[in-house]
Amino acid sequence: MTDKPNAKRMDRVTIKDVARLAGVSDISVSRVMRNAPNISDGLREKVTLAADTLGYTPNRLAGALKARSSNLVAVIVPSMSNAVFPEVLDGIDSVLVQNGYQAALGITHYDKDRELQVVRDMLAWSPMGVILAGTDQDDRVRTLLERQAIPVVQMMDIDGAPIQVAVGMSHRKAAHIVAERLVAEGYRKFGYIGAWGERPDRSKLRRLSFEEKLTELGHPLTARLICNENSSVHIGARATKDILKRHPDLDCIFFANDDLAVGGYFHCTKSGVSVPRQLGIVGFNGIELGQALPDRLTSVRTPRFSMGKESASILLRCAQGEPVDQIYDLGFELLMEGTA
Amino acid sequence: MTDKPNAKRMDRVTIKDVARLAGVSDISVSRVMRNAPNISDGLREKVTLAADTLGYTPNRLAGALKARSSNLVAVIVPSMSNAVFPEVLDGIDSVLVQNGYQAALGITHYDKDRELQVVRDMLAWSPMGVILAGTDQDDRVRTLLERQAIPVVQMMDIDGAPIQVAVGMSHRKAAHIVAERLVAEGYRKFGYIGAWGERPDRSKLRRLSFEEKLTELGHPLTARLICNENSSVHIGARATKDILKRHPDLDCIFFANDDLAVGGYFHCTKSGVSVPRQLGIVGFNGIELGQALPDRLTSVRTPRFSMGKESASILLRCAQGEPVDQIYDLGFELLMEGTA
DNA sequence: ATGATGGTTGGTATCGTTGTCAATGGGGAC
DNA sequence: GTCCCCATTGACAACGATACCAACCATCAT
Repeated sequence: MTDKPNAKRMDRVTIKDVARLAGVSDISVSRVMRNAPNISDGLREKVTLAADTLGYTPNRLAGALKARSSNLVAVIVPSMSNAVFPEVLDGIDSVLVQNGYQAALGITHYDKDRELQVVRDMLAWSPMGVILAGTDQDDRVRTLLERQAIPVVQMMDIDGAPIQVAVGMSHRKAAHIVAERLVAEGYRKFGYIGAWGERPDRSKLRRLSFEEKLTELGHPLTARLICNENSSVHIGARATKDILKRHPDLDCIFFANDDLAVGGYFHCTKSGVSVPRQLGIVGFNGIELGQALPDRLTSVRTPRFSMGKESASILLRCAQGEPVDQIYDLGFELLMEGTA
Repeated sequence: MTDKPNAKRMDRVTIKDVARLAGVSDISVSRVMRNAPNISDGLREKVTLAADTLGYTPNRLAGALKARSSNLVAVIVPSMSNAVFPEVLDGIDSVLVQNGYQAALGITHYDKDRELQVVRDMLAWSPMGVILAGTDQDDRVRTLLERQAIPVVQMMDIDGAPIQVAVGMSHRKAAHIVAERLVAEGYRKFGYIGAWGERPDRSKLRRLSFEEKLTELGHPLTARLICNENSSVHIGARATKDILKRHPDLDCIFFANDDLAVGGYFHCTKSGVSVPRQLGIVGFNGIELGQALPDRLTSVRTPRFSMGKESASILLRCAQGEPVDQIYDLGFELLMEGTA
């Protein structure tokens, strides 16, 4: 006799207690709780009654251990400070909850080592699948995930090579279209403002693609300013001031995101720079704030909620063995509004 | 013989494999992996070597099942759309990760039934503890949590009666102080704008406390407008327009949060209402956006990151059996800036 | 009547780890 | 030298559920 002997721990109601009360076998209780097929109404009734009176809650740990798979879905994002991730998460959760799954959140803080650690920690729970942000994972993470026999969805961008499936939009294409349109609108002297040392990588990809297209169109980027601080309205304002001091002749600035762009806009209103006459301002993401500005912000609307929703849907489809494509392009929308 | 017979599933490296390779017993591997006390250096070395070469990852499901407790902490919030929760979450995660714990996220969408369901789902994983937002939980949730033998921390506000521990600030006190200060500044005709049907409940508490104090000071609230839509800059602008149409004589508006207040500010700049000369604008939360406005937004800075951080710290302290208080007041800061 | 069929239920072993107790061995006190 | 103690390691039996197989029973065709 090991553990606590016959001390009859009252603390947890198990499947056995339910089975005893209902006068059926353990396994039958298990089947009813899982909505397994081929169960008579009588049995189902007896079991649910007993379960309810005892207040039984299945122990997921035991179930998942034996079944070697849980209803957990690992969701790994780089940050919670960046507002796009909560939105994406909301989309993911909406689908998962509806299908009886649960999101387990991991935050990497843009750190590759941490990402590996987080993925490891998650896999220790035998999740049903993994959703992670970006296609720029470390090789260690890629191989680790490739070894698992579970679906893996990479969301946000589709420009890299996916491990299994990528769901998102092409940041490269978005940047190209922004460049083309701005040149078509007559802008010639372009500036670019980024922050947070260009994390995540796709913001860097956007900048590079923007520069590439501008060069191709014969109007190469005039000035570039990448701040080290995290993106914020304040930093956007400061950076705009700085870049204009060094390059007063700029006629358009493309910002890494809307927060920075709104900061740029505020700087202009405050210092008397007329937008968009003297300076065009273009953001990225199309968040609510930008569209609520006195002049609506010109930006690119990214499908954040949809990316989450679709990522989760596709993950579920994978889990059910349905065939899926390798890349899902959810597109984006260029919002030519009042600031450019 | 049941399950797959001798098919030698190669898919998972277990503690047994490590033990065999290291030439020690299973339990010793377990101890090393858990950093248990009284382990010789030789053993530790042998085991870690073997574990590394095999790429062993402990199976948390099995461990938690046997130990009847996991390194999971259930974190239950009403929403991800409201920017305060990602911030709080960040604070929580920062502490948990550092101590080897993992946050399991549940979103209730301000729905009491869903909250109960989420709590149930979480408890099925034998979490080490539970952190939830607000003190306004359903009785079903309260009794369910009281039955568990795990620490429970309620964060965000401390005005209600906590289940075990509440960490946050007094929204009642904040509202009182705002009212007192605004009256002291000379404002007399007050308006209040809320949204999202006053979810969560503490926003309602703030309004009621605000009204209470105003009445006490002899300048009862003149106008109140609670929108049904979720808070946003846009809604704030619209609501401000509406309330001013019905009550052009208002000289100060207190908003349920900064997003709404910024909307109000935009409406004023657009329609030529001078802030704060003609109209005082006061937000709540003290988010970055407000402080980056051309006129800094008058608001109340709430310790969002700290609330998360402290909640997690205190939960850990509870888990280690250390005594804790019932209420932790992290305070707030009244930011009298440019808009009132 | 007999066997086949298929829906329904039960028995047993096991998932991978850890709690409990027991065994071992070396060092210090007497 | 003997005894005791503590540090270290191991054996065994669980944790609570599910996979697999087997058994049962009624229905139906032969």
